Amino acid sequence: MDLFGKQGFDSTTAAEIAAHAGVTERTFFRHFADKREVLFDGQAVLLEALLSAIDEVPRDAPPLDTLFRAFRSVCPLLEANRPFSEPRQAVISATPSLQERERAKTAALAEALAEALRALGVPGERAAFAAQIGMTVFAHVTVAWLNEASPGLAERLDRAEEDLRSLM
Amino acid sequence: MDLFGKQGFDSTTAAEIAAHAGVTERTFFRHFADKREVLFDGQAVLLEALLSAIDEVPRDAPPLDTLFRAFRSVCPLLEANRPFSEPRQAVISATPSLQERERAKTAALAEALAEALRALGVPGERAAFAAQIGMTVFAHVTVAWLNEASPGLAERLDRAEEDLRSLM
DNA sequence: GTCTGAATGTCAGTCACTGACAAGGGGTGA
DNA sequence: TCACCCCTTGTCAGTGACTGACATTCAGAC
Repeated sequence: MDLFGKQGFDSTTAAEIAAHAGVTERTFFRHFADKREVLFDGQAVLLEALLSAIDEVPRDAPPLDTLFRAFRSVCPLLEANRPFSEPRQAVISATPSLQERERAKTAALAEALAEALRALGVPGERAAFAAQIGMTVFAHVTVAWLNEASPGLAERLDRAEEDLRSLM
Repeated sequence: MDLFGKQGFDSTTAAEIAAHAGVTERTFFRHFADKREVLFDGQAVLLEALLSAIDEVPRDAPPLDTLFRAFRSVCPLLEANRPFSEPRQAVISATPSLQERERAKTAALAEALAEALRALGVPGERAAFAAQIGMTVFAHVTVAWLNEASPGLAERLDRAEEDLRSLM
């Protein structure tokens, strides 16, 4: 983040990052599949939190409700992480290739949520659809919240859920 | 497509593509911003079609309705393009970096749709949200249709619209 | 104390991509 | 008809991301 903040992501070489961390470039690439990946590590934690939150939801809830409850339950986690995620998001917003990667991560998360819904008995195709819609809302809300801290995530989620209904 | 089909996208070098087309590698990169971009050219046509379709919709329709009407109106175009888009999608599905790019293109399209909605008087934030939801549905439908030609795109769109309502 | 496996370093190589400059080729105006 | 110009392409050299192969180190098991 030091380097990215100073000179931007693209003009920071992998060798510089490695040197800054006191290792070889080769070692850097053994820890991260590629240069961009260095900014997408927390994802695993978020995924775990969401999956275990889904297990807490009553099994007969409609799929989108299930997802929204899970989203709401990870809000505190995200709020606590804001000091890290805000500068990180600034770098991502300034770098198209990182936005590309972020979308890929979001899509992977949606895929995992779909799988979790299937495990709850939601038919496959429907699960994928619900997960994609839910993830779209969640991503939209999160980005808006990173740009503007208040209102908080939970309230924004509530509003988005209403918006979704009112769109049609 | 010849080369990608034979040896896959990743193990096809830009030099090979260029040679196959009878030009220099340098010339190739003057026509395409990067190697992946060679598979994402038609996008502009689709965008134009969608934008002009949006203009045909009565201005007081709810935003998502507007988008769905536009989507429906480009179905014939996409159906006609299937012979090209099907093998193309096969290559994309086999190559993670291309899926990343495809999602970026989808996001760009959503951004353009949001702008079109704003031009119709939909407030900014709401326009972005509607465009993202609409685009998610459209992308989901299109991918499913590319995997399985029947039912056709239009019918799948109708079903997806119902599914969306029933999810909540 | 030795042995072993995992993490790291070293080195050479491939390939995507870029900037700078030169060379052709067709259309335009004198 | 010819000089001129602009646009496209070719050539070349260079940077930087990433990879495979091999050597090395080092902490812990025995």
